[in-house]
Amino acid sequence: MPELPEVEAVTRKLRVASPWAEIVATGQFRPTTATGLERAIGLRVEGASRRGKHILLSLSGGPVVRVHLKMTGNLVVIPDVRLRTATVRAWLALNDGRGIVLEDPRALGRLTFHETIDGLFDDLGPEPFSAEFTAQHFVAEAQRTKKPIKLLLMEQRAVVGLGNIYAAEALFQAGIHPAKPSNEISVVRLKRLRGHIVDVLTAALDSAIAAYEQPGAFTEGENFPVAVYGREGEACWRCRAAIRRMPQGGRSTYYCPKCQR
DNA sequence: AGTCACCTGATT
DNA sequence: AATCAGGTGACT
Repeated sequence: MPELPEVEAVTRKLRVASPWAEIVATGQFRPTTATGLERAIGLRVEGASRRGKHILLSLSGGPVVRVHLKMTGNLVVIPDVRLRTATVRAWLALNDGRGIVLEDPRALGRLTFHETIDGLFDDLGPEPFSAEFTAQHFVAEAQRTKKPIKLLLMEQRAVVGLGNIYAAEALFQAGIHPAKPSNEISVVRLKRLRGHIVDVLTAALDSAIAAYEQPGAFTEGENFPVAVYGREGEACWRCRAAIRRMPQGGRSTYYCPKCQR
Protein backbone atom coordinates (compact mmCIF):
# COMPACT_ATOMS: atom_id res chain seq x y z
CA MET A 1 0.00 0.00 0.00
CA PRO A 2 2.10 2.69 1.28
CA GLU A 3 3.96 5.76 0.28
CA LEU A 4 3.46 8.84 2.41
CA PRO A 5 -0.13 9.58 1.33
CA GLU A 6 -1.34 6.08 2.13
CA VAL A 7 0.54 6.00 5.43
CA GLU A 8 -1.04 9.32 6.34
CA ALA A 9 -4.48 8.01 5.43
CA VAL A 10 -3.91 4.91 7.56
CA THR A 11 -2.77 7.07 10.47
CA ARG A 12 -5.80 9.33 10.25
CA LYS A 13 -8.10 6.38 10.12
CA LEU A 14 -6.40 4.93 13.20
CA ARG A 15 -6.99 8.14 15.11
CA VAL A 16 -10.73 7.72 14.64
CA ALA A 17 -10.45 4.74 17.00
CA SER A 18 -9.40 6.93 19.94
CA PRO A 19 -9.88 7.23 22.88
CA TRP A 20 -7.43 4.45 23.33
CA ALA A 21 -6.99 1.93 26.11
CA GLU A 22 -4.26 0.01 27.88
CA ILE A 23 -2.25 -2.63 26.10
CA VAL A 24 -2.76 -5.94 27.88
CA ALA A 25 -1.08 -8.39 25.53
CA THR A 26 0.91 -8.50 22.32
CA GLY A 27 1.65 -11.12 19.74
CA GLN A 28 3.38 -11.72 16.50
CA PHE A 29 3.42 -14.15 13.65
CA ARG A 30 7.20 -14.58 13.54
CA PRO A 31 10.01 -13.34 15.77
CA THR A 32 11.28 -10.98 13.06
CA THR A 33 7.99 -9.11 12.75
CA ALA A 34 8.28 -7.16 16.00
CA THR A 35 10.95 -6.39 18.58
CA GLY A 36 10.42 -5.44 22.22
CA LEU A 37 6.64 -5.36 21.84
CA GLU A 38 6.00 -7.03 25.18
CA ARG A 39 7.53 -3.99 26.88
CA ALA A 40 4.42 -2.10 25.80
CA ILE A 41 2.21 -4.21 28.03
CA GLY A 42 0.68 -2.16 30.84
CA LEU A 43 1.05 1.11 28.95
CA ARG A 44 -1.77 3.14 27.44
CA VAL A 45 -1.87 4.12 23.79
CA GLU A 46 -2.12 7.88 23.72
CA GLY A 47 -1.94 8.77 20.07
CA ALA A 48 -1.01 7.89 16.51
CA SER A 49 1.20 10.03 14.32
CA ARG A 50 3.32 9.75 11.21
CA ARG A 51 6.90 10.61 10.27
CA GLY A 52 7.82 9.86 6.68
CA LYS A 53 6.45 6.40 5.99
CA HIS A 54 6.59 5.41 9.66
CA ILE A 55 3.60 5.31 11.98
CA LEU A 56 4.21 6.09 15.64
CA LEU A 57 1.98 4.92 18.44
CA SER A 58 2.82 7.02 21.47
CA LEU A 59 2.44 5.28 24.79
CA SER A 60 1.95 6.60 28.32
CA GLY A 61 5.20 7.76 29.87
CA GLY A 62 7.04 8.46 26.63
CA PRO A 63 7.78 5.15 24.86
CA VAL A 64 6.63 4.57 21.29
CA VAL A 65 5.88 1.70 18.97
CA ARG A 66 7.15 2.43 15.51
CA VAL A 67 5.37 0.69 12.67
CA HIS A 68 6.63 0.39 9.13
CA LEU A 69 4.18 -1.02 6.59
CA LYS A 70 6.84 -1.76 3.94
CA MET A 71 5.22 -3.02 0.72
CA THR A 72 1.88 -4.47 1.69
CA GLY A 73 1.18 -3.61 5.31
CA ASN A 74 -1.87 -1.99 6.82
CA LEU A 75 -2.43 -1.01 10.45
CA VAL A 76 -6.03 -1.18 11.62
CA VAL A 77 -8.15 -1.41 14.74
CA ILE A 78 -10.39 -4.44 14.99
CA PRO A 79 -13.26 -4.68 17.49
CA ASP A 80 -12.24 -8.07 18.84
CA VAL A 81 -8.56 -8.95 18.89
CA ARG A 82 -9.37 -12.64 19.05
CA LEU A 83 -10.92 -12.48 15.59
CA ARG A 84 -7.79 -12.03 13.54
CA THR A 85 -7.57 -12.70 9.84
CA ALA A 86 -4.86 -14.96 8.42
CA THR A 87 -2.66 -12.09 7.30
CA VAL A 88 -2.43 -10.38 10.69
CA ARG A 89 1.30 -10.49 11.47
CA ALA A 90 1.38 -8.67 14.81
CA TRP A 91 -1.14 -7.29 17.30
CA LEU A 92 -1.57 -5.18 20.39
CA ALA A 93 -4.52 -6.32 22.50
CA LEU A 94 -6.30 -3.50 24.37
CA ASN A 95 -8.15 -3.88 27.68
CA ASP A 96 -11.45 -3.04 25.99
CA GLY A 97 -11.13 -6.12 23.77
CA ARG A 98 -10.05 -4.29 20.65
CA GLY A 99 -6.83 -4.90 18.81
CA ILE A 100 -4.42 -2.71 16.88
CA VAL A 101 -3.19 -5.12 14.22
CA LEU A 102 -0.68 -5.19 11.41
CA GLU A 103 -2.24 -6.86 8.41
CA ASP A 104 0.42 -7.73 5.90
CA PRO A 105 0.19 -10.53 3.34
CA ARG A 106 3.82 -10.23 2.43
CA ALA A 107 4.99 -10.08 6.06
CA LEU A 108 7.68 -7.48 5.44
CA GLY A 109 6.16 -4.90 7.81
CA ARG A 110 7.84 -4.30 11.17
CA LEU A 111 6.96 -3.04 14.65
CA THR A 112 9.61 -1.87 17.07
CA PHE A 113 9.30 -0.67 20.64
CA HIS A 114 11.45 2.29 21.72
CA GLU A 115 11.72 3.80 25.21
CA THR A 116 11.86 7.26 23.66
CA ILE A 117 11.36 8.94 20.32
CA ASP A 118 14.68 10.76 20.75
CA GLY A 119 16.98 10.18 17.80
CA LEU A 120 14.60 7.78 16.10
CA PHE A 121 14.36 9.78 12.91
CA ASP A 122 17.73 11.46 12.77
CA ASP A 123 18.42 10.06 9.31
CA LEU A 124 15.18 11.27 7.77
CA GLY A 125 14.87 14.37 5.64
CA PRO A 126 12.13 16.99 5.94
CA GLU A 127 8.42 16.33 5.66
CA PRO A 128 7.23 17.42 2.21
CA PHE A 129 4.35 19.47 3.65
CA SER A 130 6.49 21.23 6.24
CA ALA A 131 8.26 24.56 6.21
CA GLU A 132 11.56 22.67 6.48
CA PHE A 133 11.19 21.36 2.94
CA THR A 134 12.73 24.46 1.45
CA ALA A 135 14.02 24.91 -2.07
CA GLN A 136 17.36 25.73 -0.51
CA HIS A 137 17.57 22.40 1.32
CA PHE A 138 16.35 20.42 -1.67
CA VAL A 139 18.76 22.05 -4.10
CA ALA A 140 21.67 21.59 -1.68
CA GLU A 141 20.90 17.87 -1.28
CA ALA A 142 20.68 17.38 -5.04
CA GLN A 143 23.96 19.17 -5.66
CA ARG A 144 25.81 16.94 -3.19
CA THR A 145 25.50 13.82 -5.34
CA LYS A 146 25.68 12.55 -8.87
CA LYS A 147 23.33 9.67 -8.21
CA PRO A 148 20.26 9.49 -10.48
CA ILE A 149 17.55 11.88 -9.34
CA LYS A 150 14.95 9.13 -8.98
CA LEU A 151 17.17 7.30 -6.46
CA LEU A 152 17.76 10.54 -4.57
CA LEU A 153 14.01 11.08 -4.31
CA MET A 154 13.54 7.60 -2.86
CA GLU A 155 16.29 7.87 -0.23
CA GLN A 156 14.15 9.69 2.34
CA ARG A 157 16.91 12.24 2.85
CA ALA A 158 16.30 15.12 0.43
CA VAL A 159 12.64 14.69 1.36
CA VAL A 160 10.63 11.89 2.97
CA GLY A 161 7.57 10.10 1.69
CA LEU A 162 8.19 9.38 -1.96
CA GLY A 163 8.28 5.78 -3.17
CA ASN A 164 8.40 4.15 -6.56
CA ILE A 165 5.09 5.50 -7.82
CA TYR A 166 5.13 9.11 -6.69
CA ALA A 167 8.83 9.61 -7.42
CA ALA A 168 8.15 8.60 -11.03
CA GLU A 169 5.04 10.77 -11.20
CA ALA A 170 6.77 13.86 -9.81
CA LEU A 171 9.62 13.45 -12.28
CA PHE A 172 7.13 13.15 -15.13
CA GLN A 173 5.35 16.30 -14.03
CA ALA A 174 8.67 18.11 -13.83
CA GLY A 175 9.84 16.80 -17.22
CA ILE A 176 13.06 15.38 -15.77
CA HIS A 177 14.62 12.10 -16.85
CA PRO A 178 14.80 9.69 -13.87
CA ALA A 179 18.42 8.74 -14.60
CA LYS A 180 19.64 12.34 -14.76
CA PRO A 181 22.51 12.84 -12.30
CA SER A 182 21.11 14.96 -9.46
CA ASN A 183 23.96 17.45 -9.53
CA GLU A 184 23.50 18.13 -13.25
CA ILE A 185 19.97 19.43 -12.92
CA SER A 186 19.61 23.20 -13.01
CA VAL A 187 18.46 25.05 -9.92
CA VAL A 188 15.38 26.26 -11.75
CA ARG A 189 14.36 22.72 -12.63
CA LEU A 190 15.09 21.45 -9.13
CA LYS A 191 12.83 24.13 -7.70
CA ARG A 192 10.13 23.17 -10.16
CA LEU A 193 10.55 19.52 -9.19
CA ARG A 194 10.20 20.42 -5.52
CA GLY A 195 6.86 22.03 -6.32
CA HIS A 196 5.68 18.98 -8.25
CA ILE A 197 6.63 16.70 -5.36
CA VAL A 198 4.36 18.69 -3.07
CA ASP A 199 1.59 18.76 -5.68
CA VAL A 200 1.75 15.03 -6.46
CA LEU A 201 1.76 14.07 -2.78
CA THR A 202 -1.10 16.47 -2.06
CA ALA A 203 -3.26 15.02 -4.84
CA ALA A 204 -2.33 11.47 -3.82
CA LEU A 205 -3.23 12.21 -0.21
CA ASP A 206 -6.64 13.45 -1.30
CA SER A 207 -7.34 10.28 -3.24
CA ALA A 208 -5.92 8.06 -0.52
CA ILE A 209 -8.22 9.66 2.06
CA ALA A 210 -11.17 9.36 -0.30
CA ALA A 211 -10.31 5.71 -0.90
CA TYR A 212 -10.25 5.02 2.83
CA GLU A 213 -13.60 6.75 3.37
CA GLN A 214 -15.41 4.37 1.04
CA PRO A 215 -16.21 1.40 3.21
CA GLY A 216 -15.68 -1.73 1.20
CA ALA A 217 -14.99 0.01 -2.12
CA PHE A 218 -11.30 0.66 -2.63
CA THR A 219 -9.85 0.01 0.76
CA GLU A 220 -6.75 -1.33 -0.81
CA GLY A 221 -4.62 0.45 -3.33
CA GLU A 222 -5.40 4.05 -4.05
CA ASN A 223 -7.09 5.69 -6.99
CA PHE A 224 -4.58 8.37 -7.89
CA PRO A 225 -4.51 8.73 -11.69
CA VAL A 226 -0.93 7.84 -12.65
CA ALA A 227 0.61 9.32 -15.79
CA VAL A 228 3.53 6.91 -16.15
CA TYR A 229 3.71 4.33 -13.36
CA GLY A 230 2.85 0.85 -14.59
CA ARG A 231 2.03 2.13 -18.07
CA GLU A 232 4.88 0.65 -20.10
CA GLY A 233 4.02 0.73 -23.80
CA GLU A 234 1.02 3.03 -23.36
CA ALA A 235 0.86 6.43 -25.02
CA CYS A 236 2.06 9.38 -22.96
CA TRP A 237 -0.85 11.64 -21.98
CA ARG A 238 1.10 14.67 -23.09
CA CYS A 239 2.96 13.67 -26.28
CA ARG A 240 1.66 10.19 -27.22
CA ALA A 241 5.15 8.64 -27.15
CA ALA A 242 5.30 5.12 -25.68
CA ILE A 243 6.00 5.05 -21.92
CA ARG A 244 9.15 3.11 -21.07
CA ARG A 245 10.22 0.98 -18.18
CA MET A 246 13.84 0.82 -17.07
CA PRO A 247 15.53 -0.86 -14.10
CA GLN A 248 16.94 1.50 -11.48
CA GLY A 249 18.25 0.43 -8.12
CA GLY A 250 16.64 -2.95 -8.57
CA ARG A 251 13.19 -1.48 -9.19
CA SER A 252 11.22 -0.50 -12.27
CA THR A 253 11.18 3.15 -13.24
CA TYR A 254 8.53 4.35 -15.69
CA TYR A 255 8.97 7.49 -17.73
CA CYS A 256 8.21 9.22 -21.01
CA PRO A 257 11.33 9.26 -23.19
CA LYS A 258 10.15 12.39 -24.99
CA CYS A 259 8.77 14.53 -22.17
CA GLN A 260 11.56 13.64 -19.77
CA ARG A 261 15.08 14.53 -20.75
C1' DA B 1 27.78 3.01 -4.73
C1' DG B 2 25.44 -0.87 -6.31
C1' DT B 3 23.04 -5.59 -5.18
C1' DC B 4 20.59 -8.55 -2.48
C1' DA B 5 17.81 -10.44 1.14
C1' DC B 6 13.70 -10.14 3.41
C1' DC B 7 8.41 -12.44 2.31
C1' DT B 8 4.17 -13.96 -0.13
C1' DG B 9 1.02 -13.85 -3.89
C1' DA B 10 -0.39 -12.58 -8.50
C1' DT B 11 0.58 -12.78 -13.20
C1' DT B 12 3.08 -14.34 -17.42
C1' DA C 1 8.99 -22.00 -13.74
C1' DA C 2 10.04 -17.34 -13.71
C1' DT C 3 9.16 -12.58 -12.91
C1' DC C 4 7.18 -8.89 -10.69
C1' DA C 5 5.29 -6.06 -6.69
C1' DG C 6 3.59 0.85 -3.49
C1' DG C 7 10.39 -0.54 0.91
C1' DT C 8 14.40 -0.67 3.29
C1' DG C 9 18.30 -2.43 5.71
C1' DA C 10 22.49 -5.04 5.31
C1' DC C 11 25.66 -6.62 2.69
C1' DT C 12 29.79 -6.68 -1.02
